[in-house]
Amino acid sequence: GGLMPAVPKTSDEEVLRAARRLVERAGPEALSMQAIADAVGVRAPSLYKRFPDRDALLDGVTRLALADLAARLDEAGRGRAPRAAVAAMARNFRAFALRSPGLFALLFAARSESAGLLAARREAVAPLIEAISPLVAPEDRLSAARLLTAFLHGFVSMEL
Amino acid sequence: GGLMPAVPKTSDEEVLRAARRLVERAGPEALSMQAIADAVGVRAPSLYKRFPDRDALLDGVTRLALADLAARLDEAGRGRAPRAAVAAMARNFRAFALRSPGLFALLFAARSESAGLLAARREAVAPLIEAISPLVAPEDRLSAARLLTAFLHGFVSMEL
DNA sequence: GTCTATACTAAGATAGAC
DNA sequence: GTCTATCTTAGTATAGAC
Repeated sequence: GGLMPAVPKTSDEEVLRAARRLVERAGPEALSMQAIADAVGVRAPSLYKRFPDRDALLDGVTRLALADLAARLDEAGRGRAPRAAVAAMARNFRAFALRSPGLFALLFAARSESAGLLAARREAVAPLIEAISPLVAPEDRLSAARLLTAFLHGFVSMEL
Repeated sequence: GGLMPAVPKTSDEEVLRAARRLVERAGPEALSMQAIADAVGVRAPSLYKRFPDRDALLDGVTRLALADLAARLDEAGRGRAPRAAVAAMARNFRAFALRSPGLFALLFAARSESAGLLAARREAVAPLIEAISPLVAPEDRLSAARLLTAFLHGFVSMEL
């Protein structure tokens, strides 16, 4: 027996992309194993051969979202003077949230996070801290970044 | 038959209070018929004799929360000059959110709302609009109130 | 007004065949 | 690697007895 090759119907990447698309559009609650399975064309139990549980998928999507946001912020700041860089980052942050409200919700949802995720989170905000640095006193950098994030978060939340 | 009086074990008010307490502490998702029933000492199906469905209970809790917030804002503004009134309202808003994070989440959750709820929502914000009025041009009142709310919402969200 | 019993749905997850 | 089959839990909701 065993002559039939085990041909994959999907891939880890495709599963993750499908998961991301679900969260993107309908929020973290919409991420069910069944919905993902339907999207990639397999049965729900098959997903457990690729990811240990639902939380692992949620973590994976969070990582994708953080990397995406970080890239956008970084790009927005590139080659701009500090004030203009901060303004451009704010615009991009807003654009990101409006385009992907579900990812936005995921990033700001209170969840217990692994150390790796926390590091990714810090990395995503690094461009903003860097742009803010020349604008405020060294001891105010962190609170300035927090204040700006808070304002942006609130502003965008009301828009959504 | 039917000589036994149907003695109520609970009341609409107690059920609503229990529902509020659940949302207050653990957010809207924590509002289950079972949890409420446990809290007031009846079986879950009995609740449907008092409220048509879960949504009605969620609406009821929203009403309670709005009335509560409105009273606090109104009281904070009473007898204060405009700027001080706005500052006091901001402090009270923050205190409300920190004390009852679940209610805060419920108030700012995107839910389809009845006309009555929308009116209650407008009424809750009225004190803030009134306090802001002397401070900005008439045509900027609404956007000023929105901006302040957005900022407060974002700021408090980051604190939670 | 409360109860028991039940139907239904959805979801997360595992076992074992192929 | 995917499948079927199954378990478990949890939740909303209804029917009908008392």
